[in-house]
Amino acid sequence: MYMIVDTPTQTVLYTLEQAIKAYRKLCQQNIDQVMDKLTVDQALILIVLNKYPALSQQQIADLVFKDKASLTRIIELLVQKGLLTREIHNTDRRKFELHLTAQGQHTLAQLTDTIQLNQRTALAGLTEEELAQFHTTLQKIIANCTTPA
Amino acid sequence: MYMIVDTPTQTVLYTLEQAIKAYRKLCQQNIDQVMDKLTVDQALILIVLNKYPALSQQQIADLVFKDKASLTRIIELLVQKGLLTREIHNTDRRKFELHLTAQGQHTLAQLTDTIQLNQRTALAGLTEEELAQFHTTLQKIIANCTTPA
DNA sequence: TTGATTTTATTGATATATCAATTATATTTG
DNA sequence: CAAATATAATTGATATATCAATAAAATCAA
Repeated sequence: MYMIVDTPTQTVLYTLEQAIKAYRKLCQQNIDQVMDKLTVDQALILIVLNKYPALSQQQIADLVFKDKASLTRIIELLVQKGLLTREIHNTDRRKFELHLTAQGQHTLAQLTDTIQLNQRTALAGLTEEELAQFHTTLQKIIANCTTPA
Repeated sequence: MYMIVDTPTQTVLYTLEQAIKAYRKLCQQNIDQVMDKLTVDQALILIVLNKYPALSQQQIADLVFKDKASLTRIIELLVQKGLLTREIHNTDRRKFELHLTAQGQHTLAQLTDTIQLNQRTALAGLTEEELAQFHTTLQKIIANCTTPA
């Protein structure tokens, strides 16, 4: 018999998965309302690139917890859509300089309200203390999962 | 200017994403130690099928927050690996009856320790109160994201 | 400066997520 | 019962995740 016990332990991580999926679905639904054919991940990369234009693809990947291979492909799609330009870096020809096009800036502008809406919707009714505690617990879990045991 | 403000709001959902990815990576690493070429999602479906053998694919999908299309493909791989059998349902020929093979049972048995290890590792040092509070907050977020606003 | 190593990014292969369209079977309705 | 509708699962298309292998350029070391 291979009993899988329903400990709070198990429930919590299951609920964590549920929460992130629910949040991602909400985000995509709200993006769909203002923008055609843009994914949550594409929107995220636009936001990050606008905020940190000097980062390399690897640095962006680390920042958003994605693989560098995923970044390559997401950026490719953003370039295809005309939201981003990619040019060889001035001083290091292994890298690329990524810039939002006018259309990219426009897209991002249209998304700012949506981004705020997503966050406010997801966290409605939570106090600052509750959020702080939640954040602390998340950090502990991350530390537990990443310390090279 | 398209200022993206670093509110606690934003940070929390970012950290949530980080936590689930760190946890998934830990799980995969630990599975890799005892089992060759089995993914976290495949292991999850084995666990669920063992526990709830009578569920339809759609019901399993709902239970683990996956799409029914994803379930079809994961099950296909488990059948290919010889861990699962899939036979047409007795009374409803649209459905399938899914059963762990002997090898599937054996695989699951080898994973039970790993599953417990994953959970204990991820949640080490967290008190029951902290976990309960964490769970409550997650449920609020889920409710916020899923209520048809 | 050449040769070894490291860094940055791409590519290929496979797995999963999501949505839409389709197929097959069941159920409901008139 | 026949027609309409609903349900269960598959399939196709596209996006993303992950790992391994590769290519190109930069850096380090002898």
